Amino acid sequence: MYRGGGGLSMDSDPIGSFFLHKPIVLNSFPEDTNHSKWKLNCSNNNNNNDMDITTKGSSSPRTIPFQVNLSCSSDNNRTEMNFFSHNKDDDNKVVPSASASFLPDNHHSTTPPTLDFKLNTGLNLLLTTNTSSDQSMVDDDISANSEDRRTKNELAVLQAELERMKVENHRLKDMLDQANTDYNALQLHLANMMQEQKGEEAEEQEGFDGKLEDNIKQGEHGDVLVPRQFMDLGLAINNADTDEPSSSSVGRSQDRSGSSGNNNNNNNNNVEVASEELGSSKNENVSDDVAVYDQEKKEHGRGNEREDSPSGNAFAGDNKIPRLSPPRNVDQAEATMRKARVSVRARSEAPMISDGCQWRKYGQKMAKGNPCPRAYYRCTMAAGCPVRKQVQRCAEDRTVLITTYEGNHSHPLPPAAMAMAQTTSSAARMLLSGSMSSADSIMNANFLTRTLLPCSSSMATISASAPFPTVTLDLTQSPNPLQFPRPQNQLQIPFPAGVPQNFANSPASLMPQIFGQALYNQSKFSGLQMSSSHDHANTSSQQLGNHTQQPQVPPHLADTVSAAIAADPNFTAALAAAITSIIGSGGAQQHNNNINSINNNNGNITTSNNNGNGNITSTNNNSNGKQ
DNA sequence: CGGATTTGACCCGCGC
DNA sequence: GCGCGGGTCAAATCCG
Repeated sequence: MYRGGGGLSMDSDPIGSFFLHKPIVLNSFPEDTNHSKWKLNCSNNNNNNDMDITTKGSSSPRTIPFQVNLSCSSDNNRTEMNFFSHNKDDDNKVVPSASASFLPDNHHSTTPPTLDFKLNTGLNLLLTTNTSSDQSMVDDDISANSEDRRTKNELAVLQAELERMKVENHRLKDMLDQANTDYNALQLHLANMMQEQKGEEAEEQEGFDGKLEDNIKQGEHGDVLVPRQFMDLGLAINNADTDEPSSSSVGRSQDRSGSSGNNNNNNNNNVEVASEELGSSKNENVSDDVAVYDQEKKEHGRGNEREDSPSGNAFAGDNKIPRLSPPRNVDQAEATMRKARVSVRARSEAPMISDGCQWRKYGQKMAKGNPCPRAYYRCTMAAGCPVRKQVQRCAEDRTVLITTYEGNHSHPLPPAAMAMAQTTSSAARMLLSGSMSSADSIMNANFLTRTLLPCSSSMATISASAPFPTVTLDLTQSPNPLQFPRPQNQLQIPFPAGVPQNFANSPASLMPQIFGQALYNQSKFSGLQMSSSHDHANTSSQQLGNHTQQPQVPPHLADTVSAAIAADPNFTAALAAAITSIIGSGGAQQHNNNINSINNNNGNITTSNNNGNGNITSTNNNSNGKQ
């Protein structure tokens, strides 16, 4: 029992019991079992250091060491404590068996109950009742001790606050996780519903293919016939615009799985099976990823040879949807657009960056100009997902891992994968939808009004030498931008680190115009070089790996682009998440050193280095629409 | 034993 | 037509 305190003070133990050291007048005596609660009043009329509790009318205060259940409830300014039984053998000690009610008079009453537990009993024991009379009876040591105690309690206050913040943070995280879970579930549910609906409508309109085809060409039924994609990688810009021939993205591999016996994951990919049943050239608006793969298949000319044995039950499943004839006027430029790729350059010692998706390696080859082999991966998170990626180390800097994504996920993505997928999706759309439109003038005007914004450290490089349009998100950071030579045929544009999260539904949908504008403007800049040469030998591996020595775009264009991109918070949020996910991967610790803070308050990503992170390189093939 | 990986073969487009 | 390079397949192999 603590006896040295001058003012009201208490000793507490971890379980929350404490001893009061001031006289307290009880409204009822402990023996009065009819009262479940005692109302205790502080009275400082006692000069001894023992805590005294007296009943009203009692002239003999009695020292009461008692324990208090500190998990007391706090109702407004009223704090109640449950007293534990202490020692019944001592005549001098009252053994309260009921709770005591304290009526705090002021000050710390607003402290949350959880804080009351440690710091505020409602009695203002520490500070508010430390009267001069109390101080007069204590010596300096005791005062110092009290001061120290006060400091400790203040520290405890802060700790309690911190604890409360942690709890709140945890609660918010839980809420966020729950929201993500619900979101994914809803997406899945929506996809199922839409597929069912589409199946029904397809049956109803089975005899009106021709009419439907025309409608599809006009984009009137795109929302009905096109299965929802949860992550588009640049190829689902507009359903009306993606009236492209499409067949099974996995048809080539999975429809053959019956014979191969190795790939047996095409059970629920009925859409693709159905598409092949009607011929690869009769598929339309199935999904953009399917279209991508179909296009790829056509480009490689392998589908006709190897898809000669489609399963005979193309329409057996309940999700089987009769394929519709595609428009025959799909030009090669559009085909090129479907081949759009998004490459991510990141420093990582790990063989592959963790992007949240599940991948299966299906091939590895040595690419020309790079001693490091290129690995080919296929997304295995869902049967039939056509997304593929290539992983290869940069020839110049082995620590740089180049991951190139292609295709669209045909399935909901976990939150961990959402970041990268959204980033690549947005980047791909940014590249693919680069056609000049009426929005350019608007965007241009907006850009020019913001050209004074600070130039971002990031870079955008546009090239005309790639067989496929490729956007590279360069997340590596080089102290010297010219450390690695850049091809002369690439245009480098300072670019903010960020990618629109949802191009279709956000101002970031204008990003394609941004890139287009960049392409357009580059012709206006003297000293800029836009090579139209198509060096097929200079393939993606080199393009993705050598983003150096590119002519610099004048700062005003750079800032223009920067400002436009930074205008969309989703853009930066997406890339921030992507960067975070990459950093979270095994060998990307270096990014932690380079990216100190990601500030999304105003749509900008703040990095610690002005040279470098978040380069966005775009390689666009303008001359070859057939690859 | 099933899934993932490896790796040689194959196909295709393109350039010469 | 041939060679080159990219991309993919699929049997063999590895691995948990």
